[in-house]
Amino acid sequence: MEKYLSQLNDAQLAPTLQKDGPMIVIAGAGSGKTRVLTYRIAYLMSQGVDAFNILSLTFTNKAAREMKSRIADIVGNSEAKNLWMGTFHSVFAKILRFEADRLGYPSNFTIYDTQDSDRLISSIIKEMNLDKDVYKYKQVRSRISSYKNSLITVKAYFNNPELIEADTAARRPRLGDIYKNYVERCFKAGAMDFDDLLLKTNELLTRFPDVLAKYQDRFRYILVDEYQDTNHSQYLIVRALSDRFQNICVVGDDAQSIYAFRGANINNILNFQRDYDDVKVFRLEQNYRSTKNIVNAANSIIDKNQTKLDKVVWTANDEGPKIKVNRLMTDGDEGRYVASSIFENKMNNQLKNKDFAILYRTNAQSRAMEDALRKRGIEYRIYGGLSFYQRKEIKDVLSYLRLIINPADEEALKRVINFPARGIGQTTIDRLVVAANGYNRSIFQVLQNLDKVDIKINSGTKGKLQDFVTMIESFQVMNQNANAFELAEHVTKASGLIREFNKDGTPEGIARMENIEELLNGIKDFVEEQKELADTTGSLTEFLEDVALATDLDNDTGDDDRVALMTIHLAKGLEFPYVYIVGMEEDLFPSAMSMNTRSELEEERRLFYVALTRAEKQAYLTYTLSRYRWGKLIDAEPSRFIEEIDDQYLEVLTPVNDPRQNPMLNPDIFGDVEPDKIRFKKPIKRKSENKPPKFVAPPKLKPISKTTNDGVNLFDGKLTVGNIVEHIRFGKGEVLKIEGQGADTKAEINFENGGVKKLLLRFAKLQVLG
DNA sequence: TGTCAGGATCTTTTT
DNA sequence: GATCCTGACA
Repeated sequence: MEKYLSQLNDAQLAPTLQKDGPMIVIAGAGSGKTRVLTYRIAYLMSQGVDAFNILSLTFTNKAAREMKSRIADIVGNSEAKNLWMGTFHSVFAKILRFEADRLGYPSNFTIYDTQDSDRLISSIIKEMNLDKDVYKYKQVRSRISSYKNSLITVKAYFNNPELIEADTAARRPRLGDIYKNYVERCFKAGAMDFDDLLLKTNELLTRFPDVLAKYQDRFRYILVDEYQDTNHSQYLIVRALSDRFQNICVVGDDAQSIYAFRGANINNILNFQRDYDDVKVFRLEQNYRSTKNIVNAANSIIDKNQTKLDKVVWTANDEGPKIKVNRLMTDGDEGRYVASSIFENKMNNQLKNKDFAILYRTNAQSRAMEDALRKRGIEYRIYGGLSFYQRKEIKDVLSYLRLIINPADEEALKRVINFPARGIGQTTIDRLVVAANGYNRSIFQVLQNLDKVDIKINSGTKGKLQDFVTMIESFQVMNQNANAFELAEHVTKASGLIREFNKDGTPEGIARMENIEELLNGIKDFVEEQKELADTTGSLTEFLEDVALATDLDNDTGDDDRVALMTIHLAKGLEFPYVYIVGMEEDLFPSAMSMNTRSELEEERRLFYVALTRAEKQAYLTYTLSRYRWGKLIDAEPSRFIEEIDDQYLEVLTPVNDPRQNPMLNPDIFGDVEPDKIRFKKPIKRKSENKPPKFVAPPKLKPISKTTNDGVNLFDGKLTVGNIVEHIRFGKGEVLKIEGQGADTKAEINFENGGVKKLLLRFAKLQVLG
């Protein structure tokens, strides 16, 4: 143990050796907090604390696994195996399965993912005959989610006039009823959504003092990583469990709190010292990860936030190169630039693909990056986005498996009852849902008792329904003996799924088949892995739980040499030598939806802080002048966050006056435009004459936004400016008016009937006049 | 009841 | 550009 402890500096050593009592470690980015957590657990064990009595809550299951294996290196595998480690969701899902009967749930309850919740909410809205334009399922889902995360149950909701009033004022007076129906339907389906895993844990701990006492006694030492991202529900669980022994250690960084949108409450970390008596406070402020340039640049950003704890992150590392800022014309150019920059860096510095990460604000941005990397022959891996387990064909297979385990699972049933097509139509399904609600039984129970139930279904359809039930029941019988892999393989064949995806022979169908095969292989691996671990049974239930709570990151072995592509949110906790942060544009980052309040903007700023502090050696920032969004090309402006970085840490690469870099200025296209005449949106502050201007706003070309709904009296055409093509439409009899100063930018409008109109544009405002 | 074309809407971010 | 929904028609 001493050998390991000697690897820590004094600041890290102090919290590591703090054995008892409440404590908080405020850990700056890259300050080695994972190391502290790991060694602290190992230290506890070396001091005689039983692994069974330690609960460690991490942000990803992957982090938990890695930490566990490092602890195993120190204290030995057999000891480390008994540690409880994982995300809030996965740890408490296990506990909930064990205690399910207390809450009236089956122990094999299904975990609904977001898509399942959305579908259920949509159908409830429909069943209640509500206007789906007023009650948008996504908004309803997010309301319900935030209620649950704040522990506002249906009962609490109806006891709270303020909430009802708020929803009524938002013209959604039936929201509470939807909530009530949703909860009832989930319960009846034996299903919990993500928020339930926390909410029901709270219910379990408050309603049953003996259960609380049991787990309090079990988890005598509790550690929580990324505490700044815990929500109220998680907060209460931690408080309840740690109440008896008060051996609670939380680690976090308020500057990296980026999950307010899912209920994370930054006050949990800001107020920790008020929640417990005699809290020991430790600070880790030395950054071991990044260069001085990166650390200082990041500090200069976070300084702009008002809400924060006092903390100064510093580093003894090298100065390092400046952060490179580059402007590109389009998102396509941005991808090509990043790909070729990675290529060059690899060549010049003998680097591997996995030394690079490309980070973005939204998943949709991955596409342009992918295309460019593929063309360059650079191997990459995308994390997040539509995960493997959310693909249609995978969810289809999983739905059959879910139904075998839990036939009450309504969403799984609705998904597969007519896929592959068996002649069971929507009308029939609707009637089944009505009957099930009427009898207060699950749909599957109704199906099993079709002849006893009062339901209008013709005999042909009844036969088809019987066949379906018989098939599922035969799977259930098989499940008693076969292992998960054998069962899954049989199900894909017997259900007709394989036939369905094989039949067209399209590339799409083939890809789906391959995915199904990959899933089957995954199940096979799972079964074999579980055989080796004695502490699990390797059941289908466990596999489905893993799948429901798995993230892409969890499946990453780290062996592949690939460039990592992911959202900044996913990158939290990770580090890469070279980091490209792309799409540094207003309305994208910061997101257009996050600029209404100061706190939202501050969260975006923390997000940028997180992004930048992922980089060890070199960070790149790129932005474009226009990019495709919603399939349309739209104008972009550089993000305010670039401006917020202190100039001295930046190197602006964009050669403003180089026509090759800026086709807007290319004389071949536009004749003899003098680059110097380009106007800037804001006056440029020049520190010295030979320093290039920091940002250049593009000539503003507002797309024509008028769209008519009748769709008849429209001209359809393309507007070309440089290599930007804007698809435009305007009505007959309407005149396209162009306003602008300067007359040296040219544009063309090409009409579909072959006509071409050449225009001169400069800072032009385009308007359609009636 | 199945299928397909056309339309509306969507994009923050995740367990 | 993708996905989900609707309505017309086989």
